[in-house]
Amino acid sequence: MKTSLPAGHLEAWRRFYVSFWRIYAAIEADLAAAGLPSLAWYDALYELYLAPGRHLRMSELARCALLSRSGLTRLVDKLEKEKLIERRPCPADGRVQHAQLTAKGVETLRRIWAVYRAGIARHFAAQLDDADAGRLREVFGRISAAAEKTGAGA
Amino acid sequence: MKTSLPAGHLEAWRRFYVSFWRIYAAIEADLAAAGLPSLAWYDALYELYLAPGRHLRMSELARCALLSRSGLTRLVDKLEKEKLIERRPCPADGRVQHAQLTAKGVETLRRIWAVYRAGIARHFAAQLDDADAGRLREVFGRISAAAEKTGAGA
DNA sequence: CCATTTTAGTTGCCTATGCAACAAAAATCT
DNA sequence: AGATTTTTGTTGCATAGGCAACTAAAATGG
Repeated sequence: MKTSLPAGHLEAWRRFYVSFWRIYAAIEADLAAAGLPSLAWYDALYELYLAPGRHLRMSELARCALLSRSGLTRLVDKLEKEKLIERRPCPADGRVQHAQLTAKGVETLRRIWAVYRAGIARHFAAQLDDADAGRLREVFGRISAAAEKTGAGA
Repeated sequence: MKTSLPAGHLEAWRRFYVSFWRIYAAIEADLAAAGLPSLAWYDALYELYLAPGRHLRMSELARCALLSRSGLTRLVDKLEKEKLIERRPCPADGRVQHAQLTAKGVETLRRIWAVYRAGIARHFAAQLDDADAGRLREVFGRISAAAEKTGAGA
């Protein structure tokens, strides 16, 4: 395990950290200005959208959406109240609840995505050429894979 | 203003986003495990540490520490209760309060930094060679400068 | 110089989210 | 099978942080 931290790497971290928060705040502001739900809702809806049958168990969804299980329970409560998803008990396992994306959920996902996409383009992608993007994919692919092994986050 | 979003750029965003949250969660977990305050406290103390005279006005600190003014007021309340900083009214402007870092604040900053530094090294820098770090500095320097202009975040 | 507007910081109220404790169901062990 | 342990989701309580309304002080303008 490498523990040294050269100055150049540290500076890379500072800029990465600041950039993230700025972009994140800008995109959240875009969504709020458009009267749309936050990225947390998007992340959850999107993971369901990707899942086979458009449903996942609560704990799977928590893991994908980078939330604690209790945090996910609360988020699902709100999504369900808005009829963007439905809770469905699992016939095979009485402990398990499935979150099932609804048609309205898909519709909302699309509306969020229109704004989110524009935000990514404007606040992030606009500063990158193709080579930059390729290198970021490569580097962050490595980092997120390593973080997953470490058990960090999701 | 570029509004297109090629698939490669989008994938770069996804990995960037996921990596950030995973590293962030891992470092916060390291700090909590060591019984230390969160990164938000570190960020505020560090900005004061960098400032000439180790003090800043509240609104400056809010901007640097990526917080709203009200959020900063609350954070400063806690830091002051722990005697890591002091509030000092500005003699030249009765509206202004300065947050002044104390010796205990510097000491705490150092203790947080020991763990934070190790976290950056382990969860982020360990995956990067020098060329990667250089490219990330360059790219995120560009991005955070652009985000600053857009008024995004701080 | 007083009235208005602007600025700086604080406070009330709200939402988001985590941890620890819990309940229910399943898995495991004997 | 019955008892214990593990897993899954939910809930109580706590903290963090934002927005809008507020107060005090300074700047502006008549």
